[in-house]
Amino acid sequence: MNDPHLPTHPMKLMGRAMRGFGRIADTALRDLGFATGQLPVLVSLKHRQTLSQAELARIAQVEQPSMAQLLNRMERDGLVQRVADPADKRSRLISLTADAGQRMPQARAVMQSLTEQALAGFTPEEVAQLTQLMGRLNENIDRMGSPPDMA
Amino acid sequence: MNDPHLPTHPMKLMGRAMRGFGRIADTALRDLGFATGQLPVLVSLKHRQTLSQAELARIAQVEQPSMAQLLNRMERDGLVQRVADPADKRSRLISLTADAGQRMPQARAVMQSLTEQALAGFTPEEVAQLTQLMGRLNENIDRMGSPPDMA
DNA sequence: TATATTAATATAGCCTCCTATGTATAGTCA
DNA sequence: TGACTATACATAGGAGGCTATATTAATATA
Repeated sequence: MNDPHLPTHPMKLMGRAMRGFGRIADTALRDLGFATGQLPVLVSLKHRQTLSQAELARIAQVEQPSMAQLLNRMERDGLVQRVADPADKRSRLISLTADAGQRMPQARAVMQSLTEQALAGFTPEEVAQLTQLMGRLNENIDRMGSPPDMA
Repeated sequence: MNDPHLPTHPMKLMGRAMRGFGRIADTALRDLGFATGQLPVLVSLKHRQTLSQAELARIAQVEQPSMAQLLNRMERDGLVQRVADPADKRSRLISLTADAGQRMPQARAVMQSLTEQALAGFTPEEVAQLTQLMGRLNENIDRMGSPPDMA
């Protein structure tokens, strides 16, 4: 609308930030036996005890097949277990293994610390500002993605 | 420091935005025969005519193997061609095919439009604000990633 | 109740990134 | 010049995402 060139557009900066932060976070978490993408699952299960794959996908905001594969890897690595849901034969309930539940808090602390480092020098107002702008960006993107149903 | 919970931390919002925007952009570009990740390459080659793989990796800010594979796919799809560099037998010079060069501007226009839609409702000041905050975030992340060399 | 939907997973096939290695060619320097 | 180091790529292997399709079980409906 106003700036035809967008010299260093936000989207590109975001991509770079995500890759860089992800790389650092994964390196740090690897020593604890975890990975970045697993955190939403770990945290959710820590609170809710047991959840279905579909619910986890919704919480982590990824598609169902992405969550299925993530859980496959986590199960393979002994982080979660799946037990048949007595109430629904299609579904299996996911839960943390005791081991993962115990080591999880450390991962959370690491992520907390890394996030703080990434936001070093930001005033609380700036963090709020960033969060607010990102929220609006996401709203726009969600709108763009959903059908332009003009009923 | 101040907010121990980080209810909806910026990093998570960013990841979601990137995935959402990427999905939409890839869908739009697919009809034109392109993909999101190819744009930095396309744009760079449109300007500079010919570049090495290493240079393209630097520009796109991805690792060398990532660029190698991207170029493999692009070559496979007839978007670029690699010719031996007479001055350096290790290297091959990458250039756009005529076809890709011609269709490229449309892709650029599509991305421009999608970016504007994603930033709909943002005042120029807010866009600048976002860009500035993202820039600082990237600086922090870069610092975190590089060796903590305390000479 | 028999049938048509919807929901929960599973699988296959691709893209994009990364790390770790291997190989060949350039450059440097003793 | 011969030996080292640095550079440019290629390849292997894996994480994570996505779309498109099965498959099976639960629901809703005629």
